[in-house]
Amino acid sequence: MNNRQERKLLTRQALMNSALEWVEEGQHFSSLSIREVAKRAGVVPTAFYRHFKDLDDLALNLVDELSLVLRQLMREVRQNQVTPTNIIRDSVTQYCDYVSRHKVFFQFMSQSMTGGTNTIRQAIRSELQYFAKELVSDLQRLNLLSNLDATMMDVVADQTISTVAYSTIQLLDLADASSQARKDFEGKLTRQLQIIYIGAAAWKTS
Amino acid sequence: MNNRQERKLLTRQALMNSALEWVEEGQHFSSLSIREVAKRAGVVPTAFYRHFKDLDDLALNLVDELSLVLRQLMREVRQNQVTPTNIIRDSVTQYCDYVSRHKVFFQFMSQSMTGGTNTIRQAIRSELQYFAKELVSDLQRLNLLSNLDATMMDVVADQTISTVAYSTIQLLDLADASSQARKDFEGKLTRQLQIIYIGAAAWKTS
DNA sequence: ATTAACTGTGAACAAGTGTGCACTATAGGG
DNA sequence: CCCTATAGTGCACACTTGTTCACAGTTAAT
Repeated sequence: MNNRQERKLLTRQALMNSALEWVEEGQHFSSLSIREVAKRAGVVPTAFYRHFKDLDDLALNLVDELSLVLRQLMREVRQNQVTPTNIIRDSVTQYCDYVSRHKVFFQFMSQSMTGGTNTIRQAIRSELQYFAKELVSDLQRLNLLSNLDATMMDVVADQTISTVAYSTIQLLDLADASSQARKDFEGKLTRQLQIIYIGAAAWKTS
Repeated sequence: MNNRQERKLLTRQALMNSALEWVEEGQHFSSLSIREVAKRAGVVPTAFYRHFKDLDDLALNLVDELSLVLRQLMREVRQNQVTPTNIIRDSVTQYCDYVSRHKVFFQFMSQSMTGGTNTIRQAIRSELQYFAKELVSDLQRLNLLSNLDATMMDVVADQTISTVAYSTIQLLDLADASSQARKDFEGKLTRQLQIIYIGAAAWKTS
């Protein structure tokens, strides 16, 4: 047989995938049971304990995996960005594509952001804060919004995340709708972000 | 004894309150059971069916109650608003106070907005859309943002709701924190809304 | 080759779950 | 005063749930 650790990682992944599957079917993570997740992974309930302490533990590991997905998203969007012309519209398009391609991750994230345990909410929030920090450094790199001081930059970054996060909730309920609705959605989000950056550029610290 | 219908309404309210209690304790609505909610209401499990078809039905009725709470919030904020000076800052303060006073309602709403059934998400979304519409008519009444056309007004209203909704999630995890954190939070939200309206005022339809 | 470590098994338990059914008590109309 | 509609009861059933325990098979180190 294969390496032992590999085998272990395999059923571990099977367990985590089964949990995501549950969410993908429209169920809430908090209504998932150990027995159910074990059954879906094709393993006996007690085997679950060889990998996770409880379902909260599994959820935290899902957040870690999610973190990788988000980082890959950032990398992708940054790579395809050559010129700052239409940077917002292009980023929005790429973001929406990425969400549709990794729908279940964003479902899990938006679910757990408001409905998870304290620990999980904390974990996701710190993930989004990391995202915001990266956004600030991007803005500085591109010499944008140099009229703002540090705290105001954080405010704008947080606002960007907030707009995108809220929109994502709508997008997730729309992902298999007509492409016209998708286009309208992208247009709306683009304009909202543009408003933010117009407003931020006109900001005078007073 | 009292009127019969009154008695019925009483246990009905007890059931709904028990569900909110569950949410207030940090649990997710989807992990609530009929037996549990009946026990908390001091009633036998089967009595539940005299009032609701299932828990989804109860949740929908909670959303209806929620709608009243939101309408009262609007009324309150509008009444205390005499002059448009500092209108944003004042509204934010009042909003935050109102959320703390009705914490569990907003917990339930933010939970169910991302984690409820399709039907429930729909119900909450239409509730928020009503909110956005009211906001638009307020802006028109005050002759603000007259440079924007109808669809752009909707975009700005949606963005306002989105910023407030996302902030509420943070506020709910903060409500029993030091008043300094609360003040910082209110400052942040105020500035974010100001950015939106500065940006919207500078918008040129092109 | 032997042994120790470890992943997964299967049975078992007590507790919790949704829901059907026959019932009791009583409020309110006739 | 009687009678019916009905809010709430109590019991029953077949499941599902978390978690424990002793066990089996396999891998990796000795």
